[in-house]
Amino acid sequence: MSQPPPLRVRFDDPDCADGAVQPFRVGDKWTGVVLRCLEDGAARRFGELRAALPRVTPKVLTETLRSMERSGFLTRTAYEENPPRVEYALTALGRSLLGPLDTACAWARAHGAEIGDARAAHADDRPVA
Amino acid sequence: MSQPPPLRVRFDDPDCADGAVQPFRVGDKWTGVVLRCLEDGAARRFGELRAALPRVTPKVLTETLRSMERSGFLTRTAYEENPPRVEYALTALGRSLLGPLDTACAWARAHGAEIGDARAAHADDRPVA
DNA sequence: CGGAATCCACTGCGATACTG
DNA sequence: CAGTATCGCAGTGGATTCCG
Repeated sequence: MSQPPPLRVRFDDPDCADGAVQPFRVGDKWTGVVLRCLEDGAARRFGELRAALPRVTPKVLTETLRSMERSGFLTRTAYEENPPRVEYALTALGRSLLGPLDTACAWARAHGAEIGDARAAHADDRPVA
Repeated sequence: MSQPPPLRVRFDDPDCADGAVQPFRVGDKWTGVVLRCLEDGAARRFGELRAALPRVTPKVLTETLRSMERSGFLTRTAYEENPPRVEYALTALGRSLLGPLDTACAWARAHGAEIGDARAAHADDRPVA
């Protein structure tokens, strides 16, 4: 496991109705991994992303990419050729997410075992009362 | 809006089957806000948390607290009195989450408007093809 | 006071199959 | 190649009601 685990991070604000901010949510299940696939700044084709993420079905990958595009995290460029070619690349906004993502991944790597232990310890808790 | 928006952050690893790591997931909808309520290290009673989080129903608050307890983020202390009293307080592990949470919140505050703009701009996109 | 029990709606997301 | 169309389930989390 030399690769850092492909950790997922979500940023959402479910609570904005209390404040004045717009509902705000970023990060579906595969957003983080897609971000990592594109982190070097190079454009990648749909098929390359599929190959890199074999466990993501094309439907879900498309949904993820479209959602990230709508939020301004990446650009989608379709070349009108045959066979078709579509390329995805991070925007500056998308790249700005890599920092927080790394922070979260570092935390998870540092404390993941501890959490696992805690959960294991509580596994044989009888409902106390 | 002097208060920072109570941002939610999730850390999950949906992709662990690829690697050698245990499935790992942290952060349901209200975990972040509960963490913030307890960030000063003081213990708080169930009712205090309820009052601070009026939009969370008691059922969901209980679920959140139990889940955080199982993961080792906080301790639950029940005093056998009448009327009953139960106090929740962060553990060191729970406190260690505050850093990444702050990082994420800072990012969200810095770029939230940008995301909103991008989404608004894409709102009147006709499905291109 | 601090929950538990029950019911239910939504939607994320996976499987499968088909297409310009 | 780069998707779309359909289906369906399981998990989240909200509303409501009741309990020791």
